[in-house]
Amino acid sequence: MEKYDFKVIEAKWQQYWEEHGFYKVSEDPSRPKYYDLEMFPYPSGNLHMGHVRNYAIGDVVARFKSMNGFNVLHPMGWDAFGLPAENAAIKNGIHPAIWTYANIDNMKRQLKTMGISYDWDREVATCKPDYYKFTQWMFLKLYQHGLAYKKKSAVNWCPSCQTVLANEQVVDGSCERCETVVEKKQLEQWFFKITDYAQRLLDDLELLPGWPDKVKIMQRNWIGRSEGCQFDMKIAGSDEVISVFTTRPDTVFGVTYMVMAPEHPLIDKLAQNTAQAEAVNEFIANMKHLSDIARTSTEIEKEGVFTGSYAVNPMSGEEVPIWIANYVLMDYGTGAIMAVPAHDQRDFEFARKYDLPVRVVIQGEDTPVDGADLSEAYVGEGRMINSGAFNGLTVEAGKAAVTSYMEENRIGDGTVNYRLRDWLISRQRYWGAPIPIIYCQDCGMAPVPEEDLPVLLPEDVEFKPSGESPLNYVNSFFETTCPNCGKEARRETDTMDTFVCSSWYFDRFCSPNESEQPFDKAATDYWMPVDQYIGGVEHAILHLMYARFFTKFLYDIKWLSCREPFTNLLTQGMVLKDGTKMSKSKGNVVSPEDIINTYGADTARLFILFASPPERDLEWSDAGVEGAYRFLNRVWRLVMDYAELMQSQDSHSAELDESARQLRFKTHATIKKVTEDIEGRFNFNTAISAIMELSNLLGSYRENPRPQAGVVKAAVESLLLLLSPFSPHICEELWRIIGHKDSICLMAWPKYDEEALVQNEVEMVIQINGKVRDRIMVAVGSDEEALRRQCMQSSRVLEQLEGKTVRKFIVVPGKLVNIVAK
RNA sequence: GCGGAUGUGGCGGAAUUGGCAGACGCACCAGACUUAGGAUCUGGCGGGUAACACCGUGGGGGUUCGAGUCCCUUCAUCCGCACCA
Repeated sequence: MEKYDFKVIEAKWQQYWEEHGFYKVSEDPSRPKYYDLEMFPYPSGNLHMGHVRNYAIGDVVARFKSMNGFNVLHPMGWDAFGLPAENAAIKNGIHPAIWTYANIDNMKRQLKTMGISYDWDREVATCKPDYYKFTQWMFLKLYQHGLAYKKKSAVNWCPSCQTVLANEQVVDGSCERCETVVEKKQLEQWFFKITDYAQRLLDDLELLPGWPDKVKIMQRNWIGRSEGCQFDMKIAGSDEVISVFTTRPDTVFGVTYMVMAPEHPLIDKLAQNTAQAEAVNEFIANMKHLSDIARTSTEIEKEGVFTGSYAVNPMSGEEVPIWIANYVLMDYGTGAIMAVPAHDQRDFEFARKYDLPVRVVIQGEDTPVDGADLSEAYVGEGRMINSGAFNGLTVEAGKAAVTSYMEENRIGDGTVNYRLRDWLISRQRYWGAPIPIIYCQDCGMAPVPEEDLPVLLPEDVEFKPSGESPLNYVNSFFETTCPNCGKEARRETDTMDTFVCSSWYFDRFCSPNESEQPFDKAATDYWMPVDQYIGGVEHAILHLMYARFFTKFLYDIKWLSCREPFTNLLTQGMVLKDGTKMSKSKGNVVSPEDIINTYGADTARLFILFASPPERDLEWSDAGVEGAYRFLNRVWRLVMDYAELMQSQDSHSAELDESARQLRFKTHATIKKVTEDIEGRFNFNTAISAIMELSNLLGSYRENPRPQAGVVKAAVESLLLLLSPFSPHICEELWRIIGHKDSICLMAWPKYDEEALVQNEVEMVIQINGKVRDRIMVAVGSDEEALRRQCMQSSRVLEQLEGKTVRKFIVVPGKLVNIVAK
C-alpha cells in the first residue's frame, strides 16, 4: 500500500487549487454571499501559532460555507505599516519598505503551505501607495466633515528611545521596548473626533447579537457613558466661574470643598495674590514630574493643596474652599469637581487627610447622621437630609429633582459624559501613511486636493534614533506649494496611526483594484458586512471600535450601506506552551514552519482545531500533534483498505444486517453532529472527535466478512467530506483515489437522512433513587406501563426494591427511568 | 477597588434543554504481530474494593425524584479597566 506522503500530497493539491483558481470569487447575485474574514497580520516575518490557529479556524468556516452553497469571500492582506519596520531600519540599516516586503513574501509563502482557501487576487498591503492613497482619502473625508482636527495634547514620550509612543505601546506606564517610564509632552497632534459617535457606538452594540458579550461589555465600559449634571460655581470675589460635572446632583448640599485638576487653566488666576500662591506653584511643579500612571494610580495617596480661593455653592449659597488635587483629571468632565466627602470615597479619603468637613446629606438605614462618625463614604440608597426643600427625596428622585431645579433656575444642565476620548492619530514616524495636509503662511492649513493623492512617502530617507520623524529632514518631501494660492508651503510630516489603515481594509477587499475610489459601492453593497470576523481578543476595544467608527462615518456619507462592519465576531484564545504564552524570551516558541515540515499542514490544522474550542486558550502539545498525525494515517489506511470494495456493487441488496445498520446509523449521526457543531457553535474539537468515532467504527467494520459496499461507500465518502474543511489535502487525495473526478472542494456538504437515525430499540438506564442500577433495551415509544413491566423483570431492580414501596416512577423518554422507593 | 471569565481523571478536553460524569485524543499498563519497535492491531485505564457497597466535577450549604449544569456562599487562577467625579 502506498504510504501517506503528506509532502507530495499537500504540494500537489495546493498547486492544483491555485492553478485552477478555486478560491477566486466575484459577485454573484444568484447565490447567498458569505464574507469570512480573519484579522490580517502585521508582517513580522514569520507565522506564529496564533496565526495558524486564526487562519485554520477561518478556513474551516470558509470551506464549510462554500460546500453549503454560499458564495464565499475569503481574502488576506497585510497590516504593513508600523514601528517594527522602522526599528529594523534604525538597527540594521534596512529600509522599512524592503524589510516589510521581504517579510510579506516569507509569510505569504508560509501561509500558502497551510493550504488556506484565500483569494490571493484580492491581497492588499496597507503600505502600498495604491492602498494608502485611500487611507489619506479617508482622512480628507473626515476633515471635510469636521471630524479630523488638530490640537495641542500631552503625548507619551520615551526619554530613552527618544520617541513618541502610541498609547498601546505604553504598558503599565513604561515603554514596551525598553521599559523606561514614559513621560508626557505637549505637542500639536491630529485627532479623529470619535467622541461624536460615542452614543451610536454604544447604542449599536445592540445590533450585534453575534458578538461575544465580553467584547461588548469591554466596549461599553470603554465608552463609559455617565449621566449627570453640569453647573457653574462662582468664585467668591471674582467674575470667574468654574464648571463642575457630577453624577450625584442629589448630594449637592453635601459639598464641603471643591477640587480642580492641577492642569486646570483657571488655576493661575485663582492662586495669584493669595498667600497660597507659592504652595500651589510648588504642587503643580511636582505633578508635572510624575508620569501619567504614577499620577493617576489608585495606589498612590491623594494629595492636594488649598488655592486660597473660595467657590459658591449655587444651591445653598455657601462658600467652600477650592483645592487642587492629584485625583482630579483634566481630561474628564470639566476638570473640576464638587467634593462630597460623605458620599464619595475619594473625596472622603481626601477630606480625612486634610481635615475638611464631612456633611451627611443622604441617610441610609443605619448610617450615622454626623459625618464625623463615618468610617467610609456612604454610597448606598437613602433619603436626602440637610438639603432644604429636597429633604426626604430618595437618591433617584433627588437626582431628577435637583437637576430640573438647576435647569429651571439656569444654574446648570443635565448632561452626559463619556470616558471615550478622541482618537489621537498622528505619529512622528516615517513608516505610515502621510497626513495629507499642507501649511501655507498666508492661507493657513489646507487639505491636499483629492486629485493630488497619494502623498507619497519619499524613499531616500535617513533613519536615526533622534525621536523626530525622518520626514522632517527630507526637503523634497515637505517643501511644496499651497493648493490655494500656489505660494511656497510646508507639508505635514506626521503620519497616521496604523489603526487608521486597518479601519477600512475589509471594505477594500470587496474591490481591491479600484484606482479612482477606495472601493466600489456595488461591491461593498454585495459583500459587506463581514459575516464572520475572527481574531484575537486583544483587539476587543481599539481595532474593533475604530473599525465600527469608520463604518458609521462611511455610512453617514453614503459610501457604505451597513452601519456595522462585522455581524459575527469570534475571539480566539491564545496558544500556550507550558501554561504561558509562547515567547522568545521564555524560549517556548513552537515554529509552525517546523511543524508543517515534520507533520504537514493537515496535521497541524487538525491538532490545533481538535485541542480546544476556539474561544479558549490552547495548550500546545507535541504528543497531541503526534496523535493528530496518527489519526490521519489511520484514515489513509482505512480508505486505502476500502478503495477496492467501494468499486464493487452490493451483491445481496436491500436488507442490511445489524452491523451495516449500525454503520449507516453512525454515518448519519456523524453528519448531523459535525454539521451542528460547525454551524451552530464553532465547536470544531467535538466535530473532529465525532469524525474520529466514525473512523473507529469503519475501522472495526473491516473485520466483517460480508461487508456491504453501499453502506461502506456512504460512510467513507461522508468521512472525507466531513473531514475536508479541517484537513483538505489528504481528503482531496483520498477522494480522487476512491474514484472521483471532481475536486472534493466542489462537493456539496453531506445531508443526513432522518430515516437512518430512527432506531427500533434504545438502551434505557434504570435508576433507583437516582442511582444507576441497570440498563435495559426497550422498544422505541414504549409507554410507561410497558416500561414498568420491563423494569420489574430485572433481577437487579427487584433486588434493590426488596422491602421497599415504589413511590414514584419517573420516565425520561428514550433516556432513563427513575424509580423512587422507600 | 470595579467588570468579565475559568475551575471536571496523570494531561488536553466532552457532557448542547436539570437526566448514564469522564465522549474523543494524549500519557500509561497488558497482550498480539515481530530479529526488533518510539510502527501497527487488540484490550484496560477517576478513586476505592477480592468483588460489591461506597466516594467522586475547587470548598461549604440549598432547591429537586435527579445537579458538573439552577440558587446562595466561599476559595483559587487568569484577563480587561483602574481616582472617569
